[in-house]
Amino acid sequence: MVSIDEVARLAGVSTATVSRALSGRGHVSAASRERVQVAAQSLGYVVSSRASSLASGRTTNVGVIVPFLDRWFFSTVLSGVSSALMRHGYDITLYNITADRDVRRSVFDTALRRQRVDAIIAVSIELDETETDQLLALGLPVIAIGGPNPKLETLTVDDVALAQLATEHLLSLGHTEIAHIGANPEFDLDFHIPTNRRHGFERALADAGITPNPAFLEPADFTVEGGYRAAKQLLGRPGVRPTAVFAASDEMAIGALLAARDLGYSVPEELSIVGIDGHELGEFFRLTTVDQFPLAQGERAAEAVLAGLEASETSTEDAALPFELIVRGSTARRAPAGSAR
Amino acid sequence: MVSIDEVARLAGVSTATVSRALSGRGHVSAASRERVQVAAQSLGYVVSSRASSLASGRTTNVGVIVPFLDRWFFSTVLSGVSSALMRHGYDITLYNITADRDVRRSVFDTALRRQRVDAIIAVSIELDETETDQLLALGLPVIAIGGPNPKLETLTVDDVALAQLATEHLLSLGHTEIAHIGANPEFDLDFHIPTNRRHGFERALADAGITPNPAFLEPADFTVEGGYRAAKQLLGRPGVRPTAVFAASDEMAIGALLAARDLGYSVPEELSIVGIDGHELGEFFRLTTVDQFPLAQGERAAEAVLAGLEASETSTEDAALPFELIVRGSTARRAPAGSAR
DNA sequence: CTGAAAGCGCTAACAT
DNA sequence: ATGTTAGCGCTTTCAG
Repeated sequence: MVSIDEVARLAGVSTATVSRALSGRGHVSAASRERVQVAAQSLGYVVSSRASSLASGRTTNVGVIVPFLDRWFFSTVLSGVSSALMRHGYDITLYNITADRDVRRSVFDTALRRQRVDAIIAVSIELDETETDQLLALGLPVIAIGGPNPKLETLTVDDVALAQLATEHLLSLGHTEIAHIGANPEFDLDFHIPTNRRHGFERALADAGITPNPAFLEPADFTVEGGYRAAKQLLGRPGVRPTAVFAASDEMAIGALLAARDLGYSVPEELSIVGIDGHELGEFFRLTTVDQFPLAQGERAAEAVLAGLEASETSTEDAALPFELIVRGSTARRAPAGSAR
Repeated sequence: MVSIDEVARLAGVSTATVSRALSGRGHVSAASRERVQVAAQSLGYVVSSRASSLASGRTTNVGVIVPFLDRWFFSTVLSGVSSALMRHGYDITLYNITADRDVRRSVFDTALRRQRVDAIIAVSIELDETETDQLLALGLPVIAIGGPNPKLETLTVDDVALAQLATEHLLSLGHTEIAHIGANPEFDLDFHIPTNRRHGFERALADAGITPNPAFLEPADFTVEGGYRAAKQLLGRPGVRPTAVFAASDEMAIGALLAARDLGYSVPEELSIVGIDGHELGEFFRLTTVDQFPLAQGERAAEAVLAGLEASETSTEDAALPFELIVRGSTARRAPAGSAR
């Protein structure tokens, strides 16, 4: 590996000038800068992050903590984080918190404390008091996606509002018998997202003067299969059948779609289905959904940490993330009473 | 941040001994080791990777290059890599090669040369001559998943054999009119996987003495939607209809499954469908497939680089990855001639 | 088995 | 604007 001395020699300047010219810190004459750049280029010199970070305290690297790598939402957010960070010349090191408690602890106790990163982005992780403090003790800019965590700067989407919007869409189409797939009280990890979405659902109903039917509340685990099973339950039971389904995630909505099909109910004629998230398969399934733009969430989090790094301000307020109702083909006006099977 | 000196002072030894005790390199008396560990523990000391890597040349960090973060196969492989690496105390930094040529170039020209990693895992990336040489010039262990790349140590699954096995399964069920969804000559990135899978398909047919019907070859882009469209074409055209479909990926197979359903063909009674990959949704869709265990591929690649790091051998040969036919509900014996619609 | 001390390659005062 | 120089916090000879 070619070192800074060689560049200095070739450019006919001191190593300090090379450092300044290449990093943009401190003043260097245009002429020197030019010669340094040419020299560096011709030698193929790249600053060693080892040496540079030891001397300067900066690593040009951001740590990203995620609970899952292989789930659509998380990998999409990560993709957004990565593209924004790379665009700014930053590298990203990945801390995958798994269900394994030991792994999780070792990330907070050891990995994150190795001084490998300048800042941290935590994606939809429910941090306990200790973990939050450990993060803060690092003395680095930390920004969390999905929260809120009162101690951390957070970018969070208003899950209650999201669910409310989706439900209002159904209500506006004349539906009153609306089922809810999601909310499993025993399964409420990840920031109470399931619960918040149920609250939004219930609020919309309440605003419309509708009392939720307990039989229309079917818990599921946020997977396609879970949505499928839940929908089969809802549609298969004798008695009043819902005319619309609110699924707390697109994956479950897709499952519900397939279940309806398998049972012989046509969507949206006999059953309207709305999801949440903006899943990549939503368009294929013509699924009406409330998109929360996960890719953009990742990019935005990246921009936020970079801002906190470049500027020395404490700046960015906790921000609410945008969302949008995307009406596709899985929802329609409630069929007139007579035409129901 | 507490430094090595404080640990040394508390343990009553020199910093050299602390370093030796904590890293396991060089001899330290059991007594000293014990006292150092206690001291380090009580102070919450973690070795600074900045200083350590500058002094030792080791980073305890592995770089992973991936072409996509948000596609099932890649995020699953990455998940495997990550869990194996973390288990061994390594961190992982991510280099996401996108379609953007500039980003791609900057990864090879700059990011990878910052001396941030001890080894590199390249996941299903088609590297040109220059890029391969740049990787090699790093002087680090490099292992590629999906290849083969003659210059790199490679873990690769035999795509021809994979496709052949899937096709033979169909043949063994009595099918002779077998369509192929995949292979798009103009789209043959990512290691000619599409082409190899078509070769395997054709070889199986040839071995069975069957001449492939050109009308049964439908190109698609490896997505659910692509598979859906392709299947609609195949099934919708007047004339001879295939009784079975070989899809070169599970995503396309799922698309084909949905297309058949939408057209009113029942699977597997009227149409058998087999995919490749072992997609997580395969079980839900009861899809017969040839699993290539991507999670295990990632873990294995991680173990391989670690082996190359711990031992100083050049060791590991290029290895063929395992695969397995998983027969589920989307394939069945060809229906007797009379019963076809 | 242990300590002293010389770097690792760069950055950041401090001079000039 | 530029050079000199003292570290950054470890690891690793080299002695003992």
